[in-house]
Amino acid sequence: MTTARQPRRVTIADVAREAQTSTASVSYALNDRPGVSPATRERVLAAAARLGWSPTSAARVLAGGGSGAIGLVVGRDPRELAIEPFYMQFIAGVESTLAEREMSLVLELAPNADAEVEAIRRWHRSRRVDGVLLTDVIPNDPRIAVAQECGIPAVVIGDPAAAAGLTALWTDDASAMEHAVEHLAALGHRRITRLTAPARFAYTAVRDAAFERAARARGMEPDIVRTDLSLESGAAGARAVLTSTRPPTALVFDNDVMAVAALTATHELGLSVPRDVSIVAWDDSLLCRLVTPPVTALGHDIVALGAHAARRMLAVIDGAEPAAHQEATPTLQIRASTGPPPAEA
Amino acid sequence: MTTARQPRRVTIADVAREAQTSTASVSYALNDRPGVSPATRERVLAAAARLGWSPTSAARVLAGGGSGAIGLVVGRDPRELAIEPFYMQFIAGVESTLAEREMSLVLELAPNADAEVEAIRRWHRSRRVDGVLLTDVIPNDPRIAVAQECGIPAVVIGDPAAAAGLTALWTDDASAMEHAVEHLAALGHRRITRLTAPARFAYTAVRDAAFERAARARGMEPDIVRTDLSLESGAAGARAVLTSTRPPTALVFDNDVMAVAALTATHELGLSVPRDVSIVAWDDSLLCRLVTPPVTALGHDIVALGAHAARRMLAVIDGAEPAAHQEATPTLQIRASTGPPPAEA
DNA sequence: TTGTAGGCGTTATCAG
DNA sequence: CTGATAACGCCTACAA
Repeated sequence: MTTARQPRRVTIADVAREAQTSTASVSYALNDRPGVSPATRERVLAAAARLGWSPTSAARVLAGGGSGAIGLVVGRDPRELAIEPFYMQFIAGVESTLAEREMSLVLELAPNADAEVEAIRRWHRSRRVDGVLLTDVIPNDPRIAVAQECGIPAVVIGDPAAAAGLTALWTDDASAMEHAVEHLAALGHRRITRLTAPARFAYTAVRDAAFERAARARGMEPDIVRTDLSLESGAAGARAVLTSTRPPTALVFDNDVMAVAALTATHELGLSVPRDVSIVAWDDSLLCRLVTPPVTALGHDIVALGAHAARRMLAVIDGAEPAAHQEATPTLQIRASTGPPPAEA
Repeated sequence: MTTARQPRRVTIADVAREAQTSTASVSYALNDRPGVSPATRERVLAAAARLGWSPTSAARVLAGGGSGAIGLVVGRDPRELAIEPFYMQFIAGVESTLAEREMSLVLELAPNADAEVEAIRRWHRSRRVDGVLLTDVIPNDPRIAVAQECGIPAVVIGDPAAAAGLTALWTDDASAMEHAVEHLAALGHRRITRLTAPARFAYTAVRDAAFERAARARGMEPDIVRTDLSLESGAAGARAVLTSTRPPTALVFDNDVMAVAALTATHELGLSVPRDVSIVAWDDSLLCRLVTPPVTALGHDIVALGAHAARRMLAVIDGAEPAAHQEATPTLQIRASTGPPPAEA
């Protein structure tokens, strides 16, 4: 095989020559800016099309323009990430917005908090991205401090309280939790256990508080068990509480993977869902609909969330003032995994 | 809130001044190249660290270096992508390799083939990426032609026959299919239906041929049904064949989502798995282990595949000769969804 | 071994 | 409105 012929790249100088004008006019014409006569603009556009010119993003960046990319650092273990439906959906949404503007998404996985911060800092210094999306926010998140410190446009997906004044997209998790508890209470449940994400995530505290409030308001004693969101910890948590001396009649999980894993664990204990125990998941995904019985879940449109986040990101890059924007509250998708509790023993 | 102070960026000129030397020496020292005395190198490194310098990738690109990024165009609908476990796993693997070299992954979703090709062309012209990863390859894939035409380093995930001489990573789908059929035949199945990916994907033909060969070799009449890999088409396909006059006793799917969807559809028909019908999935994922009964699947490590692909990509960028590399053959994870067929009616 | 200077492709400034 | 020309930050001959 012969070495691929590498045609010299087309530059605006070539276009200028072809259009019989200067590079400055070409630049103006190509970027739709005033200062060029319609005739020249026409010639330039035609020449550019004829030559198949497209901008070298690196040169643009160097000359002070934007990089045409936004960054997302994901602070999760690769293997864990692979089974987490959230990110793929979120990314898909982000991309759908970005595609409209021919922008790209730069992704980086960081094994730990230091690496996340370092990635942001590096991106900023290297001007690889015009802004960053911050997910899985924790209170006093170092990434937020870094983003502010270096002044890079940022959008936080999470509680505005943790966003320290940056633009934030949040969902009313408290109301959503209230709905879930209300649903179970209405079915007659009196003992509900919540199996949660790690305490370090900002949303965990929000949901905890809402869960406790909702439970107490109905005369129940709230019970909370921490997990790490993994398949295994969901199943283990479910087994532990269900084999205790006074097991709950309903379990509310902080994601879908754990809820579905618990479903299987429950079956293995010889219990039936929802006859012996009801199950509610957070993050409605395909998983919840595929299993038997399908799982009642607090669903919100994560693809839309990603799309909105990207849109806000573009606005911030364009100079929009920071603000908190509320997303739609997750709604309870009631399915067969929730039903009346067993008659009291 | 005050506008974030934007400290002027640190350049190699600053480092040079700080280290009392020239920018050339700084460049050499920073890039680990010969031509600098150990003492100078030391001073430069220290100065760079002190000043918090990091390279502006744009300048590097412009000066002829690489962009430090590789690209992945995904030609799937965003919503569809969100439920497809494959990509997230693959991306996770790619990232794990890239992270070692502080490289990033640029992702772009393309709604159609033209957009895919355009993205590659644009990436090349704008020098945004040093190479591209090509998945979901089809015969005579236009992306492959474009990659060759513009000479951008590329790695094809798929059949070398379709890679037209580019570096390719392939798995022996034919052997894998043989294993699956053998497993079912050994259990006593005589009527197996294969529910496949769209015919346009290159691997569909490979698996079709292997399936037909394996079935005929055992005196069975192969039956093939096309789907679009979606949840719905998997369920619909299963319903259709199972309610036919002479239903198969085993179904072999081209992905996990369909297999699991079929499981539910089967239950809804009042049939039991594996008593009435056995189910085998391709692409073993969490899904297969979470459902009841767990699904027998042809599993391969997609995270590892991604990691290998990235490694090959880096090699190609570094000038490695194109070659085809075989990945591990998917192995059959035998679970409860496969068992002996029902006694002949 | 070191430093100087020119180029990479764009944008922006400032004379004509 | 147009056309030189200077940044932008880095790399790399080439000269000292």
